[in-house]
Amino acid sequence: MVERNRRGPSMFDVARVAGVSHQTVSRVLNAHPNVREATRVRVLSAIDELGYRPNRAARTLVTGRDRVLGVVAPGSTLFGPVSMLAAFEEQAVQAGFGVSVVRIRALDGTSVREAVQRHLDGQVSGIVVIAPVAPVAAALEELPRPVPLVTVDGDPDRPGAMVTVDQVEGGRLATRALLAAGHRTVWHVAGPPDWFDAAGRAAGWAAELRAAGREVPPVVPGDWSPDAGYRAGQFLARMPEVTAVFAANDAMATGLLHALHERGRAVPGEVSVVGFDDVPSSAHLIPPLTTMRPDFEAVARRVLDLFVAAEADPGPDAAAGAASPRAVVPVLVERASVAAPPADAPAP
Amino acid sequence: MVERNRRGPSMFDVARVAGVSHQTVSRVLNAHPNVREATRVRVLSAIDELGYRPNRAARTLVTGRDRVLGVVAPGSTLFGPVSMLAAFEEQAVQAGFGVSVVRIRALDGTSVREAVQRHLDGQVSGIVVIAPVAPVAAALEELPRPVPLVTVDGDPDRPGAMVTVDQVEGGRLATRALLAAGHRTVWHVAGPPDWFDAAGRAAGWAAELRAAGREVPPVVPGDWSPDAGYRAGQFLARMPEVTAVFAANDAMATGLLHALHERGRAVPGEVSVVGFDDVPSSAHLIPPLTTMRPDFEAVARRVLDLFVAAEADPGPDAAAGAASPRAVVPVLVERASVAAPPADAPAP
DNA sequence: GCCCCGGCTGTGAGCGCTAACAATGCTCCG
DNA sequence: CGGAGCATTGTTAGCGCTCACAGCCGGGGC
Repeated sequence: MVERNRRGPSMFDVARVAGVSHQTVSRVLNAHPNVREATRVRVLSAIDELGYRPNRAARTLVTGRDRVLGVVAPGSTLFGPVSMLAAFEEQAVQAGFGVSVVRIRALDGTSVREAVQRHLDGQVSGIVVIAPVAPVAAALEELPRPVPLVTVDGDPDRPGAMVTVDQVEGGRLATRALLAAGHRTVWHVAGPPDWFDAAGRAAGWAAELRAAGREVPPVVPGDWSPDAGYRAGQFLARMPEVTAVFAANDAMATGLLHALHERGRAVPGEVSVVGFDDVPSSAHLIPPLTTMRPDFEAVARRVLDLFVAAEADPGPDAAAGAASPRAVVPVLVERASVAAPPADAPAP
Repeated sequence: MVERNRRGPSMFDVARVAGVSHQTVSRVLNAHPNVREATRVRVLSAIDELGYRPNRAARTLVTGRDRVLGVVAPGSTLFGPVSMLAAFEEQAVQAGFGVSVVRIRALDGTSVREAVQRHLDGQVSGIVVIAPVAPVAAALEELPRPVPLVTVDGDPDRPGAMVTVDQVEGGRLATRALLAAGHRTVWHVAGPPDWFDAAGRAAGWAAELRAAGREVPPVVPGDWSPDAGYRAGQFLARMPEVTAVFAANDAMATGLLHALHERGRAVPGEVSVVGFDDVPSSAHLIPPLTTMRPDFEAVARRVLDLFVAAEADPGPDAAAGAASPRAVVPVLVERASVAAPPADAPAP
């Protein structure tokens, strides 16, 4: 049943019942030190008796700040951003913050600015922006910033508070695993070039190849989608010299596996494949996919650490986060999609 | 740079600049009818000039209601709940609502009640609970409910405002597709029995079988995970009479495909498979998976319609939603995992 | 010509809370 | 034994907004 027009008890009601002033109630609620234990108990039991709940709007009005973190996230259901968001929402609530979410469909500056402004209007204590592409990251630079703002999955080259998965190192590790299996070189099916994640993984791949003195094949373009991986697979399957492929995410790896299978290229017998993300189904692809597992929870925790620190030290450099590293290195999950190249592998 | 202690301009500042009273500013902001056009323009330009933004906390304090919808969602990253949440977040923002999210790790009554209370403290205008299991749905019954509350993916047998995917019909359609291909009967790898979604899909499967006068094989238990599907597949692969399987979700279907492949059972040559969810990778599994696609966006839209209606009509029955149907029927996506049973299929 | 009425605008109060300061009662020290 | 000094509590003043109620003005009915 919906009850209207009935407001719950206020601080004054509690004060009356406890026989103290409203201010003392406020002190008890905010864990102010100078309250006698006996008084505290009396207030607490009055609160309990009345079922009193503090009015957050009133508190926000006077303090000018709500204990809420605003999140701006892309509207897509891509595994990375979604997992990031989920991990953050859970961690934030555990840390006692509310979480307000604005999903933006278009990843452009205008949408981001609007979303941030929206959060600011709500007097949030801090803002998190999942900023996987340049226009989003750039829009944040010019914004007025009355509260700490932390970027996730943003531009690793930009200054400012940011936490992300170490894409470059992830790319290197993936490539290294393939090289270690004995392959001469490794091909790469990349994500969309305007995504920092994609660029980082590709950079790591190329760097590792160069460090090992290997030839760096041309990048096969993709867009994160299984379809793109499938198309890439159709292309790569025709080239007998291709024995190892690093796909920038598991979705594309899935499509890749599909195409390779269709064209009769055995995995891992003829071609080895490594993905990125460790999506739940990757252990049961055919064959089970070796992949990189990012620790979204660790990233989320680190983001929250920045806000907690910013709360404690309200200096202008709050949430700059020079202390803890900005990037969390993903780990390799070895499964059945990697093996030594076939003995008769043709030279390129 | 973080600026502190500086509050933005208030309604009074705007009023002064526009040469009117603060109340007139308020009227302009709230689209009150009785404001002369010239005045309106003057106020608007003052707002613009000062970069004024209304203080939401102040408004919430006096009205007792914030234009925010609170969502309680399971902490998992299962495709269904996550997609539901994503769709809802996007729709809500488009409808002008803020969205506050609390993810609960444990799907029990206590967690739900806490989460709902949290939202209530924030003066939300409405609450959405993704309540996929009985304890969650039950906890909602006993709750004080000063605002409209809509359940998503909840108990179809419970009264009250609810919107969900039509799981029963989905189960029937999936089963029917397999029967139509010529199979004698269809096996079912179910989700966890305490999930309404799982129960509904299983019920639809059994109902369709019975309606067609077919034998109803025992349910193969599962828990939504690819691993469970894999185990089910290992079991089913040993039984030559199994020619058609309906997996309660695509993740389990993925594991099922894996096990069937390992055991040398050809799909769809020997065994046909239908999944549920249409996850992005399902088009590129081996073979591409025939599956049921739920329309999360439609569900989200319907939920929002209920809140919009409740806003307009603040009667006690608001958001009861007797008008529009509670369930959105999923559609069959036909791919390569279904074919006629082998000619020599043994009788059970 | 007077009054009533409706369109438009202003005034005052108060939503529930915290911050700043004032007031009280003690303890402790010289 | 007086007062500094501290712990504890109360008082007052807003935070920025909406709601209820007044006021003012011009036009139309009689």
